[in-house]
Amino acid sequence: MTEVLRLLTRAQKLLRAAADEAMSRHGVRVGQNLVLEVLWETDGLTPGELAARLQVTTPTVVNTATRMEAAGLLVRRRDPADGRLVRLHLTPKARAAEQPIAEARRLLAEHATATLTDEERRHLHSALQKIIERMTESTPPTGPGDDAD
Amino acid sequence: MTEVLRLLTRAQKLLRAAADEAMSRHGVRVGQNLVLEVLWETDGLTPGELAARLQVTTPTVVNTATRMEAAGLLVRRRDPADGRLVRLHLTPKARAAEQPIAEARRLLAEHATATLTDEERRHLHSALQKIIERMTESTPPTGPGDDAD
DNA sequence: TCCAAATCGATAGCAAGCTAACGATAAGGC
DNA sequence: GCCTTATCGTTAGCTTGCTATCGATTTGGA
Repeated sequence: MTEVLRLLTRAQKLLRAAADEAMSRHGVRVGQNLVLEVLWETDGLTPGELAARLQVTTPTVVNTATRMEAAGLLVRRRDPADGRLVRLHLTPKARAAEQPIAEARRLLAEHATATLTDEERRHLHSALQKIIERMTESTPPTGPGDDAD
Repeated sequence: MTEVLRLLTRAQKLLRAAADEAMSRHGVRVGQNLVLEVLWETDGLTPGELAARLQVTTPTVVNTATRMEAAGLLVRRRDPADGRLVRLHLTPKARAAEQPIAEARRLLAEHATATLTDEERRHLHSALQKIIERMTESTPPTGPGDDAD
C-alpha cells in the first residue's frame, strides 16, 4: 500500500534530475525553468502572483528570481503606481532560451513515457489527478498516537 | 504530454508535505523517516550502505544522521575492525517511535489513494514502475540545441 | 489629515537533495 | 616494510523548498 508512494517519489526524483541536467545544458536550472514557463506567457508578474501560479511560497520565488537576475535572465522593476510591488521582466536572453528549453522538456516527457501505451498514459494521468484532488480537498488523518515528544 | 510530469511533481509535493506534517507530530522529519525505516530493519549500517539503500548520496545521509544524532534518535560508533567506517545505531527513543510512525505512513498512503479502485492502483503502480525502469536504464535524449551559453 | 492596519517583497534560518574537495585509515605492490 | 592508492566519512557550498519575521508602502477609518 505504501509502495505506491515510494514509487511516486522515486519516479519524480529521477525525472527532476533528468530535467535539471537537460535544462542546465541551456544555462537554466530546473526551478528557474518553472518561472520562465509562466513569464514567457505573461511577462511582468509580481513575485506574489508568480508564487500563486506556481503553487509555491513567495520567498521561494524571490530567491529564485535573485539567482535568475544574477544569471541575466530577468530584471526587477518597481511598479510606478504601487511602490510595494516588484515586477519581474524577462531579458532577451531568457526569451532566446524559450524554444530550446520547451523542446527539451517535450523530449524528456516523451522519453519518460515512451514505454507506456496511450491507455496507460490516460490511466496514469487520471490516477494522479485523483490523488491531487484527494490531497487538496481533504485533510489527511491524524492517527491515534499523537505524541509530539 | 508534459502534463503528466507536472501532475507527478504536484502529487509528490502534496504527499511529501502531508508526510512531513504527520511525521513531525512524532518528532521526526520526512527525510529522517526514510533512514529510520531502514535502520529499524537493519541496525548498525554505515552511512555509505544506508545511502545505497535509500538511493541517495552519502553526504545527504551524513547530514541527516547529524540532525538525528542531535535529536537523540541515533548514535555514531566507529567500527573497531575498520577505522574508516562509522556505524549508525538507533536509540531506544527511535525504536519507540517505530509503531506510531509506521502507522502514520500507512494511514497517509491509504488516505491518498482512497478514491482509487484496486484496478486503478495497479495501473498506477505499473505505470510508475515503467517510468522508473525507463529512466534508470536508458539515457534521456540530448535534444538538437545544446547551447550551454 | 493623520495614524493604525493591511499588504507586499526581502531576509534569516532550517530541511533535504546534489557535487566537489579534503582528511583519515586500509590495503597492496614493490 | 614502506609508500602509493583506494576507500571511507566529513565539510563546504549550491538549489529549491519551507516558516517566521522585518521594513517599506498603501489604504482606510476616525
